[in-house]
Amino acid sequence: MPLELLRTPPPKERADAARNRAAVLEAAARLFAEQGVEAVSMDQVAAAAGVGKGTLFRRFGDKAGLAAALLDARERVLQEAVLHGPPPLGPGAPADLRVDAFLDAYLDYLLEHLPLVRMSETASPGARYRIGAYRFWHRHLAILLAGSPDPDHTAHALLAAVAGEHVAALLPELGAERIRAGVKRLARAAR
Amino acid sequence: MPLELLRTPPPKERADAARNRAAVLEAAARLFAEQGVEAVSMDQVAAAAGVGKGTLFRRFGDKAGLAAALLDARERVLQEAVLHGPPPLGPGAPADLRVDAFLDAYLDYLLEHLPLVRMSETASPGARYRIGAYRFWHRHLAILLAGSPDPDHTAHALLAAVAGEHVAALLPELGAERIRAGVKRLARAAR
DNA sequence: GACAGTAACGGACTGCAGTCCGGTTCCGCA
DNA sequence: TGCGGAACCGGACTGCAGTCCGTTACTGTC
Repeated sequence: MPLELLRTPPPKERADAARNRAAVLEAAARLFAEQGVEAVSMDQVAAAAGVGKGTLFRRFGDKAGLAAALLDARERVLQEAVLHGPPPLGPGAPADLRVDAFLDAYLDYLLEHLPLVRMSETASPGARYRIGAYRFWHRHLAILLAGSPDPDHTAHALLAAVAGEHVAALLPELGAERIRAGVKRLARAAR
Repeated sequence: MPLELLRTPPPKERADAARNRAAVLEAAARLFAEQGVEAVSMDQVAAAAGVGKGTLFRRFGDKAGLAAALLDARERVLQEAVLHGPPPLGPGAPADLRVDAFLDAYLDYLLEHLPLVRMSETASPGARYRIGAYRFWHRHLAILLAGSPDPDHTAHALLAAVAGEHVAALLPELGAERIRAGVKRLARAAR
């Protein structure tokens, strides 16, 4: 999905477009909260927003894009904290502590928005890896893992261990805390 | 494809049912090979097999189930080798060598059938974790990892690193050999 | 304020996954 | 060989994602 969809278009957005975008996000948030992400169809969202289906899809691409747009604000908070926030999540702490802090923060975010993240990652094949945010998390981890044998692959592997689909499947079996501990242990071992 | 190698349901199958099952698998294998798994609809499979859509879905559940059925023979060969084959894949070798051998063998299998495995894992949400084969691989790895802090979680994490979706996304970026080396390095580190 | 150009709109349309149920075929048994 | 019932068949049907394109309405210009 094009990154522009996740951000407010910088140049100039037509007034009707802005109105519709806001209406869609509001309606989607409400419907998803009321009925669950899975149970809501794009037709319902369009109808509830008072908008045509074409508008909905042109703006958000697909259901994954709509989910990503709803997560955008929350995700940017995390990205901001990683880039410029206080250590150990932000810069200034040793790399291993920053990795732990990132995985903790990411899991907080994930567990709080699991259905939405899952939708944004799985609605279309390979969606997860095309989202700009994935590239960001990957780059962040790979940089922190510099010095280990293959930081790029290790970063991907750690992100695979916190994929929405994966965590959702493990949650009933292991519980959140075992997942959290396991991922951090893996990160430490891989370094 | 030698259809005789495919699983036959134990509690007696009616002759017409067996005929249709074989026809569907044969048609699906041909169409998937010709046009790619993604590009073939279930209607097409049903039509090519000379069978109604209801029959197709009753027998295989969904597109993921059909893909899994096509992979079944191949998968059972690997399971057999793991259970009763020669070491290091089979019993008799030290656990760490068996883990390496398993990951190598699994990646061979995965890379050879990537589109089909991907379909079987992603067609419906959580499908991967419900397949019997996943439980088998997980159990195998967890047993080999006995002694490490959380073998269950580590086994899940290693399997996440060889998920069809994941490997498909990393393949263009890293290539098969880096993925192979990375996964084995991770397994060694996690132990 | 009117106008032209263009971005955005919206709902009819397509194709697909998956369901349902009236009808058909097969199998065990006498 | 004929019979009864269970298992299976198949295609019409539903609901959804995503597309297309004729229509609408916003914006910058005169």
